[in-house]
Parts: sequence; C-alpha cells; structure tokens
Amino acid sequence: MEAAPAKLKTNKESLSDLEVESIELFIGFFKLIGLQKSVGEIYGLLFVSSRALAMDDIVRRLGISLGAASQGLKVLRSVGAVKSVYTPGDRRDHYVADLELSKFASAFIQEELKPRLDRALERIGTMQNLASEMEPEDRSAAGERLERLKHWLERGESMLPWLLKFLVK
Amino acid sequence: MEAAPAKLKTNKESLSDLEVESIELFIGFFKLIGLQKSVGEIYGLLFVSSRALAMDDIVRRLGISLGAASQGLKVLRSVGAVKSVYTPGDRRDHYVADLELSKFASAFIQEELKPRLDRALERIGTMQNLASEMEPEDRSAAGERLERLKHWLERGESMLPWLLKFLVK
DNA sequence: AGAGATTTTCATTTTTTATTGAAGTCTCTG
DNA sequence: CAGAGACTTCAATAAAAAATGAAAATCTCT
Repeated sequence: MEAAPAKLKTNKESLSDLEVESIELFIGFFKLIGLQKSVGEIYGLLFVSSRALAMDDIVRRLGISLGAASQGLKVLRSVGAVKSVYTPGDRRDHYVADLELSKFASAFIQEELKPRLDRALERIGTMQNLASEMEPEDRSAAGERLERLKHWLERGESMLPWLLKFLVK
Repeated sequence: MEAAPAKLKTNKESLSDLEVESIELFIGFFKLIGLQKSVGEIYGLLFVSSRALAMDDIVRRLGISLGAASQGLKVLRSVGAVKSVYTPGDRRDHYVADLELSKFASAFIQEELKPRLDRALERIGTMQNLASEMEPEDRSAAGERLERLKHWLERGESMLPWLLKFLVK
C-alpha cells in the first residue's frame, strides 16, 4: 500500500476563521436571493478584507477557477456590491466590497420581484379572458379565485416602494 | 421513411389554456420562494380546478410520477396551501387549493427568512469575537463593517412582523 | 506595433437538485 | 383476515445549474 496521498487541495492559502465565517454568512445570504455560491464566497472574502484584492488573490485564497472569479465579480459589479479601486504600480484591477448592503436587496426587488409580479398580473388578465369563455359553473369558481389572487398581488406590488424605501434609507 | 412517430406523451390528458397559464404562474411564484417545479404544477392545477382532485387525477393530468405527486402534496399540505376534502364513496384523498395565498408568504418568512437572519446575527457575534483578537489595523476595518451589517440585519428583522401583518390581513 | 499580463468567454465536466419507479406500509372491505 | 387500493419512501436516474480550463479577447506598457 502506498503512502497516503495528499487529499487536500494545496492551492489555497488557508482562510482565517473570520474569513470562513464571513464567507459562509454571505453564501447563505446570496443563495436566498438566487445568487450562486461562488458569488457569495467572493463577497464574503472581500467583506472582511482590510485591503483591496486582485482577481488572482481571490482565485488563490478561495481555490476557485479564474473563470468563476471573473463571472462572480461581474455579477457583483452589476448589482453594485463591489467596486474596483486603483492601485498604483499594479496593472490588475483590485476590488473592495461595497458596504451598502441595501443595494443587493433593492436590486433583488427591482430586478426579480417586481418583474415577476408584473408578469403574474399579466397572466391573470389572460386567465380572466380565458375563464370568461367557460361554462358558468366553472367560470364562477375560477373567476372568484382569480379576483382574489389579483387583489393579493396588487397589494404586494403596492408594498414594494415602501419596502424599498425602508431598506435603502 | 416511416410515418411520423407520435412525439407527444400520450399519458397526459391535455391541459386547457387556463390550466397551463395557472401552472406556469405558480411554478414561477413557487420557485421564487424555493419550491420545486412539481409543487408549483400541482398547486397551479388545483387553483383553477372547480372540483377536488385525487392524487391520481393529478398524476394523470400533469404527467408526473406518483412519487413526485406524493412529495409535492406533502409540501403543499405542510405550508397549508392545499387541504384534503372528504368525498363520499371514494377512498382516495381529494385535494383543493387553499386560497389564503398569504399562508405561503408567511410560511416563507417564518421558516426561511427569519431563521436565516437569526443565524446571520449569531455569526456576526462570532465574527466580532474573532475580530477582537486581531491586529488593530485589521480590527477597525472589519469592526466597522460588522457593526454596519449587524444594524442592517436587525433592521430587517424588525421589519418582519410588520411585513407579516401586512401580507396576512 | 507587439510582447506579456490580465480578463472574459464558452464548451466541457462536475456537482447539485429534482424526478422516477419500484418496494414497502397502511387501511379499508368483502 | 387476506388482498386490493391508496399512499409513502427512498435508492437509482435524469435534468439542471455551476465550475472548470483553455482559448480568445482586451489591455498596457515600452
């Protein structure tokens, strides 16, 4: 039997406990709003970093691929969760976490929630038309349900601006 | 060349346009709160049905497996989204959609959102302890960030009861 | 302009998640 | 009280999503 092979990846400099906690925290948080693990990892690492990190620092520390880092940073930039800062004498982009957490929440509300509610209300219109062509017995059942659902969704929609204001302030 | 083979699955009685719209609507809605497609399909079908459906009606109409239907109904029961009604002279359970849509939303808030926020706040406590053992330069950067994150999460948490009340009434 | 460094893109592979299908359990009924 | 119907469970399979790795593109400095 051969000597035990090194099972652990050796290509990642070990993370501190603080970094691990931060990463786990943001993986969970970002998953909730539909972002993938690697995005949470990157943000978690940047969140507790006292200096800006270049993409290959991120790659090295997290042990992820360049591709994943590039894509993850793209997402984070697009929701305003990180910004790149200039570092004299270094050609690489360096990233820091933007601490306005409310940005993600409002991006989520405006880019995910709102469009879905709008789409759902559209669908209800379609469904009400379809229902109006049905036999009376079926129509009344479906009709009342649709009306209720519509009210509820409109209520939800009306709440969004308020919710947004609350989170962003 | 042979006659064109029947490509469509023939094991599902075709769905009406109304049913299709409803199913798509609820698939989207349920995905948002982390429930799987088959759960949305079942609820969407029940939502526009004018009568209670047995599990094998659901299986037949949607063309899903018994197992998926059983599991999907289990989830829907657990969040109070469907209830079973008694049908004389039939041993099978028959299900109707519960129209209190707010139930799902509040189940989501209480069973997903709240625990996650709590867990996150716990983690921040841990992180604050870890940070307090760090070198001063790193500590102040991390310390301020943690404090901000904590405030923001507490703010979010304080909003939940209100949100819940708004949705449920 | 061109060499080297950095970053992006995307087809392929890996991982994760959802669905199936068959065996198992329970419960009515004849 | 046996057996058929109704439902559940779970290991195996299929589908979907994410990560990798390498090529292509972009950038920067001389």
